[in-house]
Amino acid sequence: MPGKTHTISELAKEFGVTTRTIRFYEEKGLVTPLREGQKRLYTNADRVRIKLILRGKRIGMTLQECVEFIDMYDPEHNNTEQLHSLIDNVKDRREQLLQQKRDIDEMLAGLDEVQGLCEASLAGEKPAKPSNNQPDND
Amino acid sequence: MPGKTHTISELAKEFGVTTRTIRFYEEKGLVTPLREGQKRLYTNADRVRIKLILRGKRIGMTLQECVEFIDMYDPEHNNTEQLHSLIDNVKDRREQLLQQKRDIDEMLAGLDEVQGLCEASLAGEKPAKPSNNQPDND
DNA sequence: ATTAACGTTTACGTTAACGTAAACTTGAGC
DNA sequence: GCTCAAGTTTACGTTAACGTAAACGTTAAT
Repeated sequence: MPGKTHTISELAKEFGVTTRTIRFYEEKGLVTPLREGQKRLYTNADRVRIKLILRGKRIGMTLQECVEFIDMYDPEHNNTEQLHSLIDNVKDRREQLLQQKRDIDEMLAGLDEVQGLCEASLAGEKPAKPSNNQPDND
Repeated sequence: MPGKTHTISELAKEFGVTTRTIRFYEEKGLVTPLREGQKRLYTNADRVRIKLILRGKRIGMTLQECVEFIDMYDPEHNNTEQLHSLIDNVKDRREQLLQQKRDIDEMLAGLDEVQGLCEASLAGEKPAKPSNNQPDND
């Protein structure tokens, strides 16, 4: 029933992490693989969870935050109160993600400028004024 | 010449961090405020650096990465080799930032879906199939 | 039967990024 | 002169997220 399963080293290789990392996630309750004797067997659901965890980590979420995010997807929310609470969480998260996008866009713009200056310099320019790169107010 | 300066607690308040944090950044060489006797005096340049540090942190950069990023802006790059190296760094950073944007967009889409399900549920729906929220393959 | 490649548990070590506390100084106001 | 708020240094404590090492089981191939 669990469909195709994977060994720990298969997943480690696939995701570019160590087996220690995957076991650590299990310690923390982020994944709960099946067992075949001693050996852990990972289902596709486990794979997906690990993938979501790593995605969260890439944007700076803690493991705890990753869990909270992932848990939004499954229905532990039976009553109206929980649903509203969940909606609030969704709203907060969205704000945070949008802020992060703004941050990233600013940084990308900065990189564009740096690259432009580099290329100009390589093309043999006068070092012109450092051009007030970053915002010096607010 | 340093224009208007700021005390440590002013900056701490402005950025919503503790003074400990700001002194810690100084320990690590991320800022180097002036001194008036014992007291630290922060110039606007210091403010900007702190701002950039906190921006970096919001998207999960380590302090070290923040420094490296900020350092791209000032010309320690005199020769051609350094310029090319810098351009490479810029390229790598850009790739990483773009990946982060993709991650964020995926998460935002997830949030949209969760919110939709919540609202539908509040509007009194049949719990319909959980609708295969997350990608279950690759 | 013995490597070799994988798996397991247990446990101590490490780094980053501060928190927290103690003990001291310094300038402004009463 | 005294208090009080804000500053300082020094130092130990803490949490997250693993790394690293030891000691051991299991299967497959030589």
